[in-house]
Amino acid sequence: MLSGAEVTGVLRSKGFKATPQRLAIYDALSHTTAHPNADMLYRELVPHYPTMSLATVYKTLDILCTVGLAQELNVGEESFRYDANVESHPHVRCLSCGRVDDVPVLNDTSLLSQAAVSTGYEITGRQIYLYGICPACSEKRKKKLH
Amino acid sequence: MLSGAEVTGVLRSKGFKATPQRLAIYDALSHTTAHPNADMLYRELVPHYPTMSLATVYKTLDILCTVGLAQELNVGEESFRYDANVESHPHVRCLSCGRVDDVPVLNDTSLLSQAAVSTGYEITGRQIYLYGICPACSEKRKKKLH
DNA sequence: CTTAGTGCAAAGCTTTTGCAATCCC
DNA sequence: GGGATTGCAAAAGCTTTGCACTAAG
Repeated sequence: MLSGAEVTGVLRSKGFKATPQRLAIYDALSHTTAHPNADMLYRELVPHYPTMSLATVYKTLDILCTVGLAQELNVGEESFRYDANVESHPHVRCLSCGRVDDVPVLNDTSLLSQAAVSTGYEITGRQIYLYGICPACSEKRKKKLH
Repeated sequence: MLSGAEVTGVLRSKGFKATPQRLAIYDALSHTTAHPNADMLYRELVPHYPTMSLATVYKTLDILCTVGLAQELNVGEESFRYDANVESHPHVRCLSCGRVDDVPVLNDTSLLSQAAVSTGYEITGRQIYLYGICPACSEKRKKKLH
């Protein structure tokens, strides 16, 4: 999680202006673990930034991904989600409530090299998505059964 | 890849009718390695089934996934892709030409159990997407440099 | 025959774009 | 001041839905 000054520096170094909207969007994204999509971020920010527009959120998320301050997730939903943690790490989505959580790093170091050999691709990135039932939903189901 | 009779059996056993459109869509999907999206399938089928509609393709793909005859992929594009191979296997997409290929099974057996322990989720499924440059695009790039 | 399915067109969603007003630097 | 950015509204692309007609079983 970078400070406002650091984010400003990264944006400017890549030729982008550091606007209040962009800083606010990065700030919101870096302070949540909910892996929000554009609309979730918009609704969280509007109360504090009444003139914020959804289009600006989309444009900013695009820029944040471009400059390496965020990554885009595709958890199998209609919309993209975003994560300010740009390290490659697996994500897990609850098929019951839809929440998305991080999965601590797993030792999949050999994955890329194995895939490169078997497919002939130059592998440059990866995304691992797991699906299941989160502890809270699991608990709810058990209670229902009693 | 199942025969028409087998597909008919699966559909009926789950309470769905086996229409010519559904069999044709499964047949097309099971005979390609392109991991097509709904529109790609539609354009492939229309010449042979002039009355085929895109809406039917969407509805059928939904049913095929429901009855376990196909799986939906989310490779980071605007649209969903589909695969008649329902075994869990990684996919790789070329960032240059967009093609999507299968990756032969990698030994990630410990992945699910590791994730279950660290997150508390009951893990039921996984998707692994890799990104890179396919051999053909890689070759093109080299030629350009000469 | 009865009920599910097809196909068309319209609607719904997410995301992108055009453009005048505004703000950053 | 000049050029990038915002924010609105409209457009675009993928997917779903309503409904009359048709076909499967």
